[in-house]
Amino acid sequence: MAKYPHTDIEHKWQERWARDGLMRCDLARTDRKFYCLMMFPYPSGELHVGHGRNYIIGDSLARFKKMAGCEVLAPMGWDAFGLPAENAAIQRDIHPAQWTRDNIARMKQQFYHWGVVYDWEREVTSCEPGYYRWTQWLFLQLYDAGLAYRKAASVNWCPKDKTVLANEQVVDGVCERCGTPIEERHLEQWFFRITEFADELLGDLNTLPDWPERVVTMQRNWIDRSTGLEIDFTVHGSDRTITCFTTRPDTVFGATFMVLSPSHPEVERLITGARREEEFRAAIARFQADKLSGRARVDPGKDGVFLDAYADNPVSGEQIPIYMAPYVLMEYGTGAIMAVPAHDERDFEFAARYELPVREVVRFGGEPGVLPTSSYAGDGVLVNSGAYDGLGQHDAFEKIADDLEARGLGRRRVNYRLRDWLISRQRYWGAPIPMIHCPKCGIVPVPESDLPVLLPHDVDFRPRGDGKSPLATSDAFSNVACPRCGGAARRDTDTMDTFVDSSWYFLRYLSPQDSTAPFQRDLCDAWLPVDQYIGGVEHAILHLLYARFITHFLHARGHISFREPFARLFTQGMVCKNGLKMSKSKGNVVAPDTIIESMGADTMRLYILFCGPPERDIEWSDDAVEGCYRFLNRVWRFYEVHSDLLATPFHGPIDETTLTASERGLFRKAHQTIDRVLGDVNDHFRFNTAISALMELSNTMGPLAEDSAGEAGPQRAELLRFAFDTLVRLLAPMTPHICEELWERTSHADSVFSMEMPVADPEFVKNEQFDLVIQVNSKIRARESVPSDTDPDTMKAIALRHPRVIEELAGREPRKVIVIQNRLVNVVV
RNA sequence: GCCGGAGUGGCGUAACUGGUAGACGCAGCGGACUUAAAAUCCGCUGGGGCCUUAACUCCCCGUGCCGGUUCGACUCCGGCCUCCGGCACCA
Repeated sequence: MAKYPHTDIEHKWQERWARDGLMRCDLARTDRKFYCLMMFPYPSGELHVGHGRNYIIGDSLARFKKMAGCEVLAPMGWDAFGLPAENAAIQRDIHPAQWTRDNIARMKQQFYHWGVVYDWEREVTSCEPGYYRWTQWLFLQLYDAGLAYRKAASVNWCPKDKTVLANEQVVDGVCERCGTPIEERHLEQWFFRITEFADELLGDLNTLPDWPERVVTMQRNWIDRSTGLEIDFTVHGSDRTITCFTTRPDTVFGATFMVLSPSHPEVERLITGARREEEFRAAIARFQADKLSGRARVDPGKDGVFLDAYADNPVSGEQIPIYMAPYVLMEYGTGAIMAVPAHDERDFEFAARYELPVREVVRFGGEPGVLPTSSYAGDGVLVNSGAYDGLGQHDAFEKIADDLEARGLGRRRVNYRLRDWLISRQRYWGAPIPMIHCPKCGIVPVPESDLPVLLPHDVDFRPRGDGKSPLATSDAFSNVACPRCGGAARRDTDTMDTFVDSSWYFLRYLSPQDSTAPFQRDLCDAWLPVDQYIGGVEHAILHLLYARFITHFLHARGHISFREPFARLFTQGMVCKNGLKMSKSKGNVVAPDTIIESMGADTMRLYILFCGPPERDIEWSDDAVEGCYRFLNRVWRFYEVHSDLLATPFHGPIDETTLTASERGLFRKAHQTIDRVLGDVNDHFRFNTAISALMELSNTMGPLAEDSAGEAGPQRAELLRFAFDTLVRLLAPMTPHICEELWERTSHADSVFSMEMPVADPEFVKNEQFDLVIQVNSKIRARESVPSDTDPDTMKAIALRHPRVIEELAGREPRKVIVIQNRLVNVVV
């Protein structure tokens, strides 16, 4: 039999949706607003079906919400700055701007052919001056608030390519491209002080119940707050102090040595002029080399050096040796630790290696014994701790902290694993940092009225040898008059990390063309937080944390009145083929165009939604795609075969009493399907089960329509029409083209998306009869069809008089009879 | 190591608040239609008792493993095993 003409149908409706502006949003209608946001893509070229999942889920949800009567805002844009454009451009010898533009055009075309529709009047492209001018504005805001600052930071440097590499480009300590071992270089870099918001960002995770648990957990671990005490130790025989951070001040009497990070400033002071200076410097070089080799974890017991110096413990008064070892990181805490080998595994390893004393100071359960654990168990009692002996761990923590604070030798502190956000990039294809370096005035921000700082087009954008941005080669760009003194000055030639671009784009969609402000407060307050954000779990930490940070910041500055940008988050699973994530580099991509040509975009959409729960990874199967195509063809054929019946005008409510038994079955099935589909999609995001419900409805319709006319009730045609309408409307958000066409062909004038979803009548969501399961001792012994809502007593009576039950009982009295309405009776003997 | 998530037929998966395990789909088998094939339609399809009378309206077993709670457990509790993901010297 012939297949339905999917190509013609899809072209027709894609054109019509574009012409009529199907997803055009009226921002004034805020009473039932629904902001449906999909993470905007990096325009990297061709999209494959793996990418498509995000947009297909989003488009279907947007259409469902539209049919639920919501005013849906579904915008799309392009995260268009970034390294791949630069690399591709270098390879192909075209300008990144051109490459990006071409890709955007191609990808837009793909969305169009998938029937994925957006309000394109709100399109946002982060590499356009009209957008990045406001990214620069954001930078100035942060600078003004003291949250953008400059500091020397180490960067990965490839001595052969003579360029700075991103962390992702360093694999096992060597340059990804040429295999040369990378070096560490110190450059002045711009940072955003995200740590200022660490507490807030952590705490507010509790206000996001509709985020996936795993994403919340990942962010929590990433920020990782710990409370403790900074304790000042004196370098013995000097007036210098070394401050250590500890979460376990209660173990201070167990500190039998101190360890400094090799980059701790005190190390330099201790070794300069020391007897073993050369040896110490050689060790530092060795640690450095190890670090750069990219090993994830250095065995704490592996390496360390005694610095021939001692520190005075301010609590016990004891003198302890000072070591330096690479297992202590400069980036966390103070870069120095008091080592308590009895209660910390790493310190224990180190002590074992260098034969340092291990002294138990917290005893659990009264039994003496070495307990190398870093956990703060909370139920131990102090021993070997002078005046603090006998105190519980928790009390000891507080008492020691109080005493040290009183003596000015300690401070309670909160530390985070989260670091400030390094946003400088020595790259061409990004938003220029709007700062000016003046020999007289120092660092001067570009006045807001001078924005945007335009990215010059005619620059040799290949990476340069000196660790500076390619923009530094352009004198026209970098030479500028100082805004403060008017003297000759130079622009900052670095560009911003692309995560800055994407940290605020969801605000811009509401006023994408506005040249007077980055966003409009009233519109943002009305439309945000985003009602549903959809994207890949790979953004669980960076993008989602940065976007939250920037939103918190804008709130703190009074620009908007909400702190959290995304009320609900959904992270869809990956699409795999042959067990691997679908990707160009693995050569296992399925091109959507081929499928669309042979079976249509609706088939592709249906398969993507049907093949499994959307949050889970799925394995692509060509065979299963055909199954979806078969289903759509069956729906189409139903229309073709019964077009005469379906042409019958629909006169409103169906009177169930005029229906035959099998007709009532279909009637109720239709109501049940409405209930299930809308519930599955709205409450659980479960398109897969929604589709199987629709398949069941279709399977029920088929046989009934085949029945000979003699058995049909007077409302047979209307019933079929009702069932078919229901099927088409519920299916429409997922397979929009075929449903629009069927809707039109069954004499409906307007688009199916101008309709509201049908409403299930609770009365008919129930079946007339149900299979009463009769159990004896919890084993099924019989079934009997009885009317729904039969009262428990009757159910019990039916069960007890059933021959099978009588046989099983063999004259015994039941000990207990359990009755569950509309389900089962269990006779226990 | 820590933190999350997941283990159900040949496969993708489903099962409401603890109540008929396997819906829906794929693959497979049998049949109808056809000169034939494809397509389509109909039926069967977890394992075993059971190709040594028959049994598809019978019985037993079965949701990673072991145990527990319960009239009843894929679902709850305790203890494991495996796989996937994130973080990984965080003091």
